[in-house]
Amino acid sequence: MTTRTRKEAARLPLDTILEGDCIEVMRGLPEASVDLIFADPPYNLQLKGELHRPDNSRVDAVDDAWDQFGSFAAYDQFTRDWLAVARRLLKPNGAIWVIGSYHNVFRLGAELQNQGFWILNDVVWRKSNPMPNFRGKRLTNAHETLIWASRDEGSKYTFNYEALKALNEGIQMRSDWVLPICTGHERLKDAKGDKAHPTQKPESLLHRVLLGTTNAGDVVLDPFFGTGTTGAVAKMLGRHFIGIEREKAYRDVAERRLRDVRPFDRSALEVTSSKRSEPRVPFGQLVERGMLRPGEMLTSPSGKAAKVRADGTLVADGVTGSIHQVGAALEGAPSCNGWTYWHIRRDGQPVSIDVFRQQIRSEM
Amino acid sequence: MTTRTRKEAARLPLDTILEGDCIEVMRGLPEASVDLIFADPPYNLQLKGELHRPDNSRVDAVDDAWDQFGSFAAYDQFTRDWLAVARRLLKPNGAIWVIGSYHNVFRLGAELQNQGFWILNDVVWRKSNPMPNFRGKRLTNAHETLIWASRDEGSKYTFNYEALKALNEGIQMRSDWVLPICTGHERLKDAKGDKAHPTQKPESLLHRVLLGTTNAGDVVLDPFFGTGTTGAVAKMLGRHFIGIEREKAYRDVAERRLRDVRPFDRSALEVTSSKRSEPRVPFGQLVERGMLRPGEMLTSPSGKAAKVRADGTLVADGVTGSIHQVGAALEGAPSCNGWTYWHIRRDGQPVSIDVFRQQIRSEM
DNA sequence: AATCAACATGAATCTGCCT
DNA sequence: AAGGCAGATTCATGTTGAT
Repeated sequence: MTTRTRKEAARLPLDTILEGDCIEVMRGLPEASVDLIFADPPYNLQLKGELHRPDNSRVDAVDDAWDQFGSFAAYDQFTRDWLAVARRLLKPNGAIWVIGSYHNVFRLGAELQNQGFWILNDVVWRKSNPMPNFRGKRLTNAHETLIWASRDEGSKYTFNYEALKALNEGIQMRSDWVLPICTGHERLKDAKGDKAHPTQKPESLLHRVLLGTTNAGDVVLDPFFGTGTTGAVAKMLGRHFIGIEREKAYRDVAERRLRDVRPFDRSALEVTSSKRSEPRVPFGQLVERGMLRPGEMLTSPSGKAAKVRADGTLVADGVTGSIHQVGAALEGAPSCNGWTYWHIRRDGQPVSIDVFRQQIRSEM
Repeated sequence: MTTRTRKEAARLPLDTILEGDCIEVMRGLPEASVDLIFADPPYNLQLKGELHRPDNSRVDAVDDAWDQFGSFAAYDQFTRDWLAVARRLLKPNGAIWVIGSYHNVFRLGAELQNQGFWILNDVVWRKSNPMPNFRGKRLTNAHETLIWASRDEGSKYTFNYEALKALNEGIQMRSDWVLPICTGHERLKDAKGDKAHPTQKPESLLHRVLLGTTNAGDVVLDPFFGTGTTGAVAKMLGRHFIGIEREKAYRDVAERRLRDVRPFDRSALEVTSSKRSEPRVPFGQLVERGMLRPGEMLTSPSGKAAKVRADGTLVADGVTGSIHQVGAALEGAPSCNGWTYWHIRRDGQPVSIDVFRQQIRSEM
């Protein structure tokens, strides 16, 4: 974190719910200050009149199409506007998640691309307990679609690959997530006992999103905060949130909800990390430290051999270079991880040279 | 079927493959004469360099000229053009299916809506055996999206509700379909033994589409015919097809394929709903769903203890890993079934975590 | 003949750091 | 900014070949 970023973050209203129209509120926030945006924009408000109007099937087909386009145009304008101001708030390496159904997600996705966001995945939330299609006229609408995109094509987005893999019992996480809809105790009720918000998202969905694509301490903005699922899970996971919500009733419910959220222990938030984040050890250190002697022979599982030289390079069959280069040359491969490729005999057994690297790392 | 429709159908080149650019060919066909269109247009993938698997083998990418577009604007223009001429061919009660990935499907869906098509469902093809994400930089791209839309909002589209319900073992068909990708004997090869087409779709997918949304005798048009999966399944199911394909090599393969297809042999074959007896439940789901809280302690019958982390791993005595790995390490055993080994206190009593797994399975 | 191990491959926007 | 280089990274399924 640079000083400038820290200063900007200090001006951010962290861990609070802001009141008002999200476009106006976002205009007042400092640019390039947010790590992640999670947005569940409305899609029924603009289109409602068109989607659910009574059966006037006598309407001329051309007019009918024009009507739809007219309402889509309004929705597109709304999408363009809030996405543009949201994008301004993202750090260069920031990312966004949006969620929608077939009513609006195609327009959302197209506009993300138009504005220069770079789609990383589309994710299907497969509902384990959806509402059936009562009239039997279509397929059960059993999923919603999320889009994960970085601010720019080249952004170095956050992706906790190993954590998500651990969450999936050691198998790479896929783009289809099976999770139940929000019901039972988790579903917030209003004073009358009715559901407080029509589209409350399950915390499990946000858990996966935030664990996978943010780090502890990151700032997460939700411009359509509703009853605050994003904020609740962010708080549990040790992330900062900023919520924006227009409706007082939703804000009130969210405030109460967030007061009761307890963050998880710090130690529970440490997550399985990638090898990539471990410090680099030059192969030459193994020679310098006397773990390997110049002149010793390394062997590969495929039966190749190479001699260690005093400067930490290898030589074999006229090829000279790093452990990786010589391995790749001998295998005729585009690349090779020399650490796992090369072995040396110790006590009669071939030992991976990676063992020595681990030893050095443990002493660092 | 009215007399007029029959006459038009008579002028249609039924059950043949037409040569040429699909937009020009479609302009020459009679309007309002087709019951269903199935379209698998180019996805406009934007691949940078080569990709290798961890074993250094090269991934055979889709780098064909027909998939290259200069910009989103160029792709949108192409989409507008072919959709408009395709729409003209549809009967008033006709419908269309399009398939795509996140690269193009948002633009496809938005343009469908712009032209007045009425989206009935978006359907997720969840691949049971997708290609993994080899570099671990994103989620496994494990699905593609289909959009099913009628020509107009008021169209009386065909939907064989009971047939699909029967296909799904008596339960209403959902909007997510688990089907394997096209491999093995079904995958067509060229003279050299390489795949004849880079993106051949599985027959099971078309089986479900045509069985569910056409009637026997209907006319199905595929403007991007490729190696003719749509035609093959249409012929099997007693539907008429019209294919349009620009590339001679694909047309030749499709012609040969279609000659060998026998109608009706196959309708009972659909093996795709191979439900696993006991679906796998990752331990992480218990955490995501709030059944266990990160930071809580698990205990074993032998008195060992471990702490739950947010990514579904455990930590105990410096050991970190899955419920199985940590259990095995603490017992000094080669393996351990963590599901029966670990317990948690609930209402003063130790409860096996397997109880929560059963609960999740009962909801699946 | 049967079993098992080894190998092949699929619509993929697939690295990061230092110089 | 571009080039060089270390070194991290895979799941399900079907086919082929060896025992």
